[in-house]
Amino acid sequence: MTEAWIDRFPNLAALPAEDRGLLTARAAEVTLPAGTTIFAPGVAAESFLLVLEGTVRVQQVSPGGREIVLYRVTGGETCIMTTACLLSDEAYSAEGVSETQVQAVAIPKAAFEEALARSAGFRRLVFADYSQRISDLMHVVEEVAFERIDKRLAQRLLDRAGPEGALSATHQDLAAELGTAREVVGRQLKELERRGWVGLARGRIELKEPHSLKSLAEVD
Amino acid sequence: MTEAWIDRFPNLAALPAEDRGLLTARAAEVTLPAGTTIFAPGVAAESFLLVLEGTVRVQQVSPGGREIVLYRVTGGETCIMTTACLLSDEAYSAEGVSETQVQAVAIPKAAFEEALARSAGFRRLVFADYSQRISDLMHVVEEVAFERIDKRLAQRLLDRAGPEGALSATHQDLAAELGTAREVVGRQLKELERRGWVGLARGRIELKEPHSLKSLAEVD
DNA sequence: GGGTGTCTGTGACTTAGTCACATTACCGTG
DNA sequence: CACGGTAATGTGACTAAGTCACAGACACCC
Repeated sequence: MTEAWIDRFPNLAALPAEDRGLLTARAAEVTLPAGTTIFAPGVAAESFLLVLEGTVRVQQVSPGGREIVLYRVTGGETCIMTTACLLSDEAYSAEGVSETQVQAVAIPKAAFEEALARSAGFRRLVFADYSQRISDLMHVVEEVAFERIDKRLAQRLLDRAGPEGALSATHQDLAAELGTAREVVGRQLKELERRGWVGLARGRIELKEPHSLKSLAEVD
Repeated sequence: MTEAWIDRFPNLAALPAEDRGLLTARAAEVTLPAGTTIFAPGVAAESFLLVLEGTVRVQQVSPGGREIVLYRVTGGETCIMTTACLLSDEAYSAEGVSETQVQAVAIPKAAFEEALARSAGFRRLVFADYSQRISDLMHVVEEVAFERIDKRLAQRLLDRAGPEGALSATHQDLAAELGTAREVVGRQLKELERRGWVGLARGRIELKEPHSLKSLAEVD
């Protein structure tokens, strides 16, 4: 087992060699293909998971089949859903899916608890992640409860567009991001197209006037 | 300082005497009157807070003046918002208000971190609380994004009614619970009254047919 | 009993979500 | 390259929820 991964986490790289050894000795590097369901209701996690490369989408699915994205875990972050399962017996209703190929490090429960006991840096890492996720969730609540759908859509388009100013996503994909219905996204996009702010093609959206979208996303 | 409070937390009461001493020696018992703002955006917390008696309402306030209740902290629980402020530098947009008189124990940051390092039981307590709150927040997201307002209102009426089957709350109060507008609550209540399920008076709601409300709250 | 603030009621309107389809683009296979 | 099949998108009619601008109604305190 190489120790290279530990250097990506400033909080961990700075640990005493002994603590670093504890983590690296018992961690297993894993690679997951895109589209893997990493956790889901009813499936208990047995390892602490730390993402190195790629992104994991964490979403909630309603009985009626609608979905909403809660947050994404990217390189350098830990997956607190699995952590939470490890540390208490909360049964979550969210699921995690890899959006890209994901490289991660899995630390078995016993090693995780030991590291938590011995290393202040490791505790900081874990707590910082919990805090980040709580912040993310509160942001979702705020958006869903108080913001208009056109504003939220504009924001997502900007967030998810690549450097060339376009994104590949179906209306259904975007509806699942926002927790709304496909038809609603379709109509909103059509309105944006009518204004000339976006170009629409099957499965692809081109942002033609990013500023206009940005100012829509930022209205009070 | 009496040590009586520590016995309310099974995870803590079972600790070695040394660790118990660490907590009790440096903790301060505080009493807050109802209606106190315990934390708010821009006000950094400087102590870890553990509620003994009473309830703290944690809510989010929108720029437009609308509110939504995220969760409540009751006896035996810790306030993770202050914890999170202590452990990382996340600036939250939520605020906490005591709904009743609240008795709590405040543990200074240094003692908190020491306890976290030394006591597995204390870590369990803190993590269990984080997990509980994440679960609460996900539940709020689910409700706001996917559930009908009549169902959510019925559920709140049942949750907040006293043993005599009534509650004191204005339409505005209930709207702030649910993150909706007063008029919406008013119209929904009117419809429930028309069906004979509730009785309405100024600032007070009597539940006349709790089963009917319950079945409304439980529809799929 | 009059005044004042809070609480509640109401109608007209906009926005969002639902439902039931119709249409269109893409992709492989024959 | 025509043919189907599937996934993606379009559409209209409807219901639900939220907004706005008020108008009353009640409670309480001089």
